[in-house]
Amino acid sequence: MTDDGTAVLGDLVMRVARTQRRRWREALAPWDLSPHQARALRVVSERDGVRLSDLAGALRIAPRSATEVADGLQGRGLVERTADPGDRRAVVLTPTEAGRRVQREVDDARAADSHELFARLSARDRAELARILHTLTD
Amino acid sequence: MTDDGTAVLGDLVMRVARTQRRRWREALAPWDLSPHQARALRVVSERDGVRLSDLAGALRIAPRSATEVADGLQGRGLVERTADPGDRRAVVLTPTEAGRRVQREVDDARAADSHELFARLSARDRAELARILHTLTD
DNA sequence: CCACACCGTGAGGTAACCTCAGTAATAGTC
DNA sequence: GACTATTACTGAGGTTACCTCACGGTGTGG
Repeated sequence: MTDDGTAVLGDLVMRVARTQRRRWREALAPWDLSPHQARALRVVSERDGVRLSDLAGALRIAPRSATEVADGLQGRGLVERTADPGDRRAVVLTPTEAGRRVQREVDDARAADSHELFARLSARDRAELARILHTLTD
Repeated sequence: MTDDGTAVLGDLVMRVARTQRRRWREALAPWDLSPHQARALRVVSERDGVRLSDLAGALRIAPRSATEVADGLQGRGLVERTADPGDRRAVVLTPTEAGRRVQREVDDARAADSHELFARLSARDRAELARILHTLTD
């Protein structure tokens, strides 16, 4: 097992990710949302109406767990449960007006935070980083 | 809020980190260790004897939670609790022979996995990535 | 028209955290 | 040396975010 530095690379990625996650959680505090709920709200807002099972798929969690995330968002008045007109078994999650607003605010906050975090990189390095990470995730 | 691509960058980092975490968890399966336990074992082995409170600090968890991680490793026979000769309040965690062996194996597996993950990058890109991530975490 | 698959959810479980209170031991003050 | 304050671990009990299993209501292919 010769040391080619890939282990260090892995550590670095994890470390940056950890920093990012921590910062995001803090940035989210004003809205009292967990990262997970924010992610769910994002999905609901983006698609403007998602079936619970599709939400589960998008978040890569079990359908049963999507119910709980939906409960949380509904409890905060950010989404509504409505019956799917095409399939009466299904429940469709729709963003409320408040949900849409919060989603926009959170999105802006996240963008601002990312901007701040990556500000110490030159534009050139940011492009390089994006390119390299991209080849890693195709 | 002009789009300078930093939000996408953040997403990319998180995505790579997620992939890595998933792979690591899978790589760890043969030893029936959680990522967290593996991390703790690593700390214990590296420093060859850690006080519980120091372990908590290293893992960034509450002291009480370090007790639980220690329980888990001790239950698997990977570490031992011994009294600190210098401070009889303290408990020192020491790797057992099995613990040392498992630590080495896990470390190798992790290195192999990192190697595999980053193999699709050229040596040049790996160096670039390391450099860029480094400026992000100094 | 009916066996079968699929939708969301109640019940109940697990893992990994947490806080708080208690016990034992050390450290600082007089 | 005696007292108080602080620190080290841990038992008790709570939270969060997952999970599986089972169930009742609903669509669907043969």
